Amino acid sequence: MPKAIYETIYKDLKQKIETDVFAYQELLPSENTLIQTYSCSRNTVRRAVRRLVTDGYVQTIQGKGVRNIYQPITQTAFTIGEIESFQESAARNGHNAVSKVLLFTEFTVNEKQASCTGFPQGADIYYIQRVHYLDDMPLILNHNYFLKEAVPGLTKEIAEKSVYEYLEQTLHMTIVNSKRIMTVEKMTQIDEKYLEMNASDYNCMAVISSHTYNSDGVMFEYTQSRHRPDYFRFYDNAVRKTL
Amino acid sequence: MPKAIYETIYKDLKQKIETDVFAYQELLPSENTLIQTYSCSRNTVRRAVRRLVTDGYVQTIQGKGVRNIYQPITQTAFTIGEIESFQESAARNGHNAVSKVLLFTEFTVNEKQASCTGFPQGADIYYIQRVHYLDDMPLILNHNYFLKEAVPGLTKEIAEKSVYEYLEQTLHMTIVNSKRIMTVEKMTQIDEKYLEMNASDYNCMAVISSHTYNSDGVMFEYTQSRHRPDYFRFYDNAVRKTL
DNA sequence: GCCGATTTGTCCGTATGTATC
DNA sequence: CGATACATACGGACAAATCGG
Repeated sequence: MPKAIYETIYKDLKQKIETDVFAYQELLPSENTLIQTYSCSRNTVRRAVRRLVTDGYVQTIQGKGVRNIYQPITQTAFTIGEIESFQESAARNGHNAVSKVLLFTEFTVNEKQASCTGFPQGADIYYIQRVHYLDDMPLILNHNYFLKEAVPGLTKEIAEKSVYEYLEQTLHMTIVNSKRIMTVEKMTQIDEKYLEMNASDYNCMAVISSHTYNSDGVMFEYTQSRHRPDYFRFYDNAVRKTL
Repeated sequence: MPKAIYETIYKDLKQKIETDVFAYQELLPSENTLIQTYSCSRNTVRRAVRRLVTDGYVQTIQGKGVRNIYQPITQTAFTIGEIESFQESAARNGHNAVSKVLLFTEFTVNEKQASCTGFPQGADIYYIQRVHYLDDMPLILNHNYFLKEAVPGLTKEIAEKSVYEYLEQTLHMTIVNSKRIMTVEKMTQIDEKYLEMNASDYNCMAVISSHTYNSDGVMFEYTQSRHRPDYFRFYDNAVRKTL
């Protein structure tokens, strides 16, 4: 699959920023210069720069230039922030990820579950409980609900590895969109047990609830991820919208 | 200040989606149609649609069209998610916001504070502690650190109202960028006291630490916002990056 | 399975506006 | 004021995906 031009430019600039080819607070080469170095149109370099802005790597200043505001993250911790699976995220950070399936079952959505998960009443669902370990430490307790119709043939064996790999590689599904809500909730006995926590210490969890859509516009997944509070970090970059 | 064309198109489409002019899961008019209705170029409508995608309002599907995937948020709670002040956010949700200043002081950054806040050592700083009330309920305890050099003339009176209004209206500063990290931390006695909580109930807080940059590329603010866990909600929409 | 029409994705070139220096 | 830089907008070309006949 040949990559798009703007994407190679984006990656090249990103890599140069990360490796200090451009210093912090320094201005990047101007658009006109970039047009020449990459032999492409202005729109294409602007598109690459736009992604660096949303990544929080640079800021553009009309009349001046594009300033590098990237600073590497010092504390190494488990990071979430984009659409990527636990396995992907762990591999990216050079850690060893293991998932253990606690429960693998199916059911039909009733009225109460419909309002809670967002699935239509009567839909057939796979329900999976999993614990995700990072370097032998239990970090996340996941409650996954997959729409059976959209994710046929899901098994416990697949859940042990990576559901998303199955979705993308085998079912050729494209994940597009994920609406997430983050809250803080009381720790339950289940949390305590499987994450090996003690509620007399922290008695809360960081909870991320997400509704995920595929390219058919189907909301095929609802997941509640319950994170150990002491290892939880969520990075975000907010930009004044001028995209 | 005359608005940009793509922005008026964006707002018009957004409003039409919110008011059910386009039904959930329905396809919006094609780009060619939108070009005619708004009498503009293709790039301009594409730019408007791009923002709707990042907002999680629609998803684009090559060869098919643009699908409405907007569903209104049912639970009414305090929402954070973009760069906006507490006052703005409250007003947007139709609530009454009040801020109370607990502490207003100045100091010079020492080595330890430098690594914690990200300000350079020796910088002069305003340090403000505030409690934000929403409809008479204390929700957020804020620790604000403002770079004195970039925010001259800040007073306790301004902090009682809205610092951001002062920055934008009086100092004509433009806020561009805010890098945020969300964590869950133990509740302190200060939290307990000023947010009228009881640590025997929830003993944790949702904490958002943010580094905010202005259009001069200066990191002029470091803030730690400590949120009551029972009223905390953070909305986010993650998109497979093809912007 | 193929073909053509439709629709979004990528890319180019150009012109004009606006902010900075 | 002029030169430089990014912001907005236009128009056109071709690629890639979808869908109906």
